[in-house]
Amino acid sequence: MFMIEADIFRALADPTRRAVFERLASGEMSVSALKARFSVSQPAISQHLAALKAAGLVAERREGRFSYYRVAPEGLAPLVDWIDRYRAFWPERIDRLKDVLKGLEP
Amino acid sequence: MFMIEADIFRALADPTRRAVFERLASGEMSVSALKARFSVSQPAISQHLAALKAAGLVAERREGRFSYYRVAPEGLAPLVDWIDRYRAFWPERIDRLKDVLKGLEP
DNA sequence: ACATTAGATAAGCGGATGCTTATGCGATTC
DNA sequence: GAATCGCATAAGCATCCGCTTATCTAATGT
Repeated sequence: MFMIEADIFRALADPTRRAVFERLASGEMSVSALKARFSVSQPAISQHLAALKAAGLVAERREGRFSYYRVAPEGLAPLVDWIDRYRAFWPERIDRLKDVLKGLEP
Repeated sequence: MFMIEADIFRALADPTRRAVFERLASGEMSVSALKARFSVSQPAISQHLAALKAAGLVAERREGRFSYYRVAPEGLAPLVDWIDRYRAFWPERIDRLKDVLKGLEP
């Protein structure tokens, strides 16, 4: 199960697709609701969603003829893991992140 | 200087280029030394390095006719920032990372 | 001075990719 | 049950991308 991060990097490399993901972060959304936010066709949206879903970055929920998509944040875990492998290289950076995290439980 | 993460995502999306970056993480390397590790031509390596450099992920040091490349880990900061924007969505995940970080100072 | 070596750049090619329009399919609505 | 709606899929197309070979520059070696 190596190279899972490959699909994630590829999925997030496209600006529109990344924007779709970011949009979903603000809340679950139907395809048509998403389409209204972007200047691409509905099939384009569906294709981006399929790519994000295949990468494990979004999840789908069908309700009648509607499909609601939401971010699957755990799909970003391999990305975090990948970056984590290089944390030894930028100590001051990880310190800043550490501070942020520790702020969650003062 | 918006959309910096765009270049980073794109740079890391290609498997070979990501492998080059990972290889450099093990230490500074000349182009020819890198080339010996991969089954692509020298121009391909140079092109990957140029892309990584443009994304701020590697740095170059010229010495005579040699060019030594090394990872520029601070170049990953925008990526960390980007992911950080979504940490609220996967609390159990951030907890795990938090544990890792706290393990650094037990 | 000439040849060689390290690396970057140019040009071109084939395959991948993101978009479009057209169509198919199931669920609603009338 | 016919029309419509929401969405997915198919097919085609233009562009992008990563690769190659060829060439160029600069530095070193003989």
